[in-house]
Amino acid sequence: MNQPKQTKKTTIYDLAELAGTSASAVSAVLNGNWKKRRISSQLAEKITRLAEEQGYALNMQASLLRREKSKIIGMIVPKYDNRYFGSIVEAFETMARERGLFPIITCTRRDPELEIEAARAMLSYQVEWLVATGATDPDRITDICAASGVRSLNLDLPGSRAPSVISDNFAGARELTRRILSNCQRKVGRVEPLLFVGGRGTDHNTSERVRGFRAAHADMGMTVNDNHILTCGYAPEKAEIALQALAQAEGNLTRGMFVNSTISFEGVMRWIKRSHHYDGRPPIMGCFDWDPFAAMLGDDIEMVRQDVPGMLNAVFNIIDHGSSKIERIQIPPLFLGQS
Amino acid sequence: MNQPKQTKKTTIYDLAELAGTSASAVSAVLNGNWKKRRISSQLAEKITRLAEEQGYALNMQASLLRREKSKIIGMIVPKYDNRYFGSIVEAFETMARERGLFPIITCTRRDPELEIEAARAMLSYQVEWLVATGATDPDRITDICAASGVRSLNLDLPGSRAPSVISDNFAGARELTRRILSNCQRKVGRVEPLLFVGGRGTDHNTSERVRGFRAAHADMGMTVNDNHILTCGYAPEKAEIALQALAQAEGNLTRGMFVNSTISFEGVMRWIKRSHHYDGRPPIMGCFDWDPFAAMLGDDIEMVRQDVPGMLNAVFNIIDHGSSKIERIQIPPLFLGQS
DNA sequence: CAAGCTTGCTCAATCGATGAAGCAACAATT
DNA sequence: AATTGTTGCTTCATCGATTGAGCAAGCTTG
Repeated sequence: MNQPKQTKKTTIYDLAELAGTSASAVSAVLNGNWKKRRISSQLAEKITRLAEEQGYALNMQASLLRREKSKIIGMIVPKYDNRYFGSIVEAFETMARERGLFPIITCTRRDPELEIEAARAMLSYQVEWLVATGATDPDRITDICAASGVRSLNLDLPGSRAPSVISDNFAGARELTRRILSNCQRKVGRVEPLLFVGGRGTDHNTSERVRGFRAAHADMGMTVNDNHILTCGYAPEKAEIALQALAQAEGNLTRGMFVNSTISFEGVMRWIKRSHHYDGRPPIMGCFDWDPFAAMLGDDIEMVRQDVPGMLNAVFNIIDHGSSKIERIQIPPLFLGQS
Repeated sequence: MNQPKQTKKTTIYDLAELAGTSASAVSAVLNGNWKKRRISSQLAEKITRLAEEQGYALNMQASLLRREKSKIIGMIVPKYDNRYFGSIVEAFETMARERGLFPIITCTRRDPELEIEAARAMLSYQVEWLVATGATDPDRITDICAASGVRSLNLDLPGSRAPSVISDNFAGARELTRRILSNCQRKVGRVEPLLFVGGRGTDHNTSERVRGFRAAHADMGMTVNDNHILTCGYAPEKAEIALQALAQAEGNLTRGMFVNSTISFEGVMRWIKRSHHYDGRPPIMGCFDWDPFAAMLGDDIEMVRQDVPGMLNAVFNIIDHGSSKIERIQIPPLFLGQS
């Protein structure tokens, strides 16, 4: 092989010169529409061979500049520290590639400033669509995209100015709560209201889950005390602090708990271990979100699994059909256990 | 505000016309070197205001085509289903952005074909560096990059033709093994050789860890039977099957286990629960890699935490100084427990 | 044999941003 | 008055790929 270890990259002009032909012909051959452009297959073969020999790689910047569509699709995602967002990203990449789209993904660490900055960066890269996952201010992102004529879409957390695909948080939380209460009945012999831990009271998902949580209690003729709704944020430490404070204030905590995310669950479990509050009579738990190890932490910790493939099918359905109808699609979450 | 809801994007030519000036002046103002180009601050202000009003966004493709450096840095990563790779990606993004680089990351799902395809795609996007994380064939990627004059770097799994930053797998595994054996002594009252579960026997990390595993046994005057090294792959199911097979063959499994990754650990724990093999006398476990929930699964499951910040510091140290020296940098992993 | 068609290419404009070179207007210096 | 310097711009070529338009050579048809 004759691979030049050059610094300068090979362009179609270099190949044209080597092949004794024009850049135009090279371009046509390499981007596959040489039949349309009536290039002979001999020349096509020669050019293809040369391109391979020279290790030619298309300059996407130049190509995209000329073309009308970029085929780039962007996603912003808050964190990579849990299975839920991890599987969203994996599925997104796979499904984008299946459609010949190039996915670019950025993690914004729940930082509103970074979300905006990342969205702007993606617009500069000429994304055709931007999927804002779990964004703190989805409408702001929609506006920024709209100003550049780029369509956007909310995932996980809904916005009001672009289509949104989210879990059915109300129904999911209601069923999860029902299951935890039923486990309480089965294991402790009686039911009493549960504690709700984690999430931001201001975000849509959390408030819907609180609503479902209350509804499930109401279904069984119970009401939940407001100070048993600990929407203290997602971070593990915040859950720990909130539990500690409540335990101090009330002496005894409830037997059952609804935890609003695996990341909060981490803090809850840490506090339980550290405080020895539940030693000898483990709490009856449920978590909105799934993690394989968390699921193994107790005999039957109920875990709702959000339907990531279902959600991404809905996302790409919108993208495939170009619909920008501002609707909110709610995907029922999955309960893998028996009960 | 006068935001045009146009489809066509605003360019510097549009702004130039609106401002009654030239595209060149607009460009100079918007990319910040208008002082160097002696543009008056009045004009600069006017252009800045117009750009904001019109929702102007730079066309990166055009800009990059013209400039010599792309400031894009690529990373390929196998999976998003564990904390280790998740934190690598988060740290990589953060550190890249701190340096004014634009990170693009692609998940290749441990698929060798996809790794190559992804590398090629990144070259087309003119990345300046490509970090191949946990690649199955790092040298192939190095070669592809070299053919385009792009520097590359291996992370997590080493290659022979580019600088590599990896954990000190040998020392880490030796210390982890020592700790598991010491836990055995403390809890069971005697030590016996451990079982090694997970990973691919062919990959560098696994073979180094096996070496460390054997060394720790040798340190205590023990040898490990070859059929107690179950390098059955990383997937949870594979670990389950391997354990099942060994249990069937030998009747009784060892008291202690060294598990080679959290993802294999998942399979191990699943099998332990399902088979009831260890009911009543839980195994003494250690895992090369850390997961917060997995760590809570037993009284003292030893978990080695790979030093992700340390590794990425090493990566960016190479990038910052442009060194392409082919060296293998080994970062000691962290032991957070007391022992 | 002229007119028209097909084949197999080349030419040149274009996408949007960049920056070297140049130029007009005015000020300062000799 | 002539020279030199400074300020504040504009002009234009360029990056690499794409594509409509065009053109020469050969072939077909009436």
